[in-house]
Amino acid sequence: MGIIRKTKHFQKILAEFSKSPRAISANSLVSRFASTMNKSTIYRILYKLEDDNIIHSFVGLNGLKWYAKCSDCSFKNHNDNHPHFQCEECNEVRCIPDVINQTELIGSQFYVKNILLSGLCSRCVSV
Amino acid sequence: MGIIRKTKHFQKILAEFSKSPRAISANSLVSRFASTMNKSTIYRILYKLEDDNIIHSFVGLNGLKWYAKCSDCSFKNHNDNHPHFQCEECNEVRCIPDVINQTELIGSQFYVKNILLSGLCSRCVSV
DNA sequence: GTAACTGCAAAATATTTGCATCCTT
DNA sequence: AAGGATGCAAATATTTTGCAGTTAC
Repeated sequence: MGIIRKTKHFQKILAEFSKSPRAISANSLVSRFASTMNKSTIYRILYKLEDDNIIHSFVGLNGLKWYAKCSDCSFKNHNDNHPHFQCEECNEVRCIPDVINQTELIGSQFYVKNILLSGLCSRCVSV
Repeated sequence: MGIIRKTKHFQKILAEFSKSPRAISANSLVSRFASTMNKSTIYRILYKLEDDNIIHSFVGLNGLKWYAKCSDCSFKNHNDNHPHFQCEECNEVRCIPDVINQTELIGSQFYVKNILLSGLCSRCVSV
C-alpha cells in the first residue's frame, strides 16, 4: 500500500466527511460528483481513506456501502465500534453513541466490532 | 398478494428453514439448488415466505440478503426484532436472543426493529 | 378454468478491475 | 523518472423483471 497523494479529488471526498457527522453512502458520492469525477476514482479514494483509518465502513439495509468519520473517532487509532442507526423509510444513517455493554448483551460468546440498528427514525415514525 | 401454493419447490425451501435455526443467505440457496430450481423461483419463494411472515430478512456484512425463521418467531404474528450476529471472518450468521433494552440503549430517539451485530465468532476469534 | 408458479433470458444496480494515460513529487 | 492517480470500458455479482408456458386447486 503506497502513500496517499492529496489530490483535488481526494480533498473533495475528504471534505464531505469533515463537513458532516452523518454516514454517507458510496453510492450517493458517486451521484453527487458524477460530473466531476469518475466512479472508480471515488470508490478507490474511499478504499484508501478506510485503509488509512480516516473513515470506516458498513453495509446498510439495502446492501449499499456506507462510510462515516464519526465525532468520537481518532485519526490514528480507529477502534470505532459505535452503533449506527438506519431508518428503513428515509434510509438516513446516524451514528449512535456507544452505550451498549456488549459483554452483558450477548454473554461474551462473540467479539462484537460493529452494530447496525434499523427501524424508523423519529421523523418517519410519526408520518 | 395471492394464496401460496405448496409446490415442491416451495416445500423444499421451507424445509431448509425448518431444519436449521440459523440464518441462510438467498445466495447460498441459489447455489445449493442450482441444478433443480431456477434462481428467480428461489428469490420469489423467499419473497413470499417473508411476505407471509414465515421468515424474515436482513442484509449481512457484505451486502448479501439473509433470511431466518428463528426459534422464537410465531407463524401468525411476526414481530421479530431479535438481533443477529454475523462473523466477519467465516460469515456465519446466528440469531441472538433479544435481551437488549432498546429504549435505554438509544434514549427512545428511534423505533428499532432490527439489529445486526458483527465481529468475530468464538471459533474465529481464537484462530 | 383461472390464478399462481416456473424457467429462461435480459435488465437493473452497485462495485471492482484492467489498462492506458496523466500527474505529482 | 517512478510511482501513484485517473478515466474509461468491461467485468462481477446479486437480485429483479418480463414473458411465455406449465401446474395446482
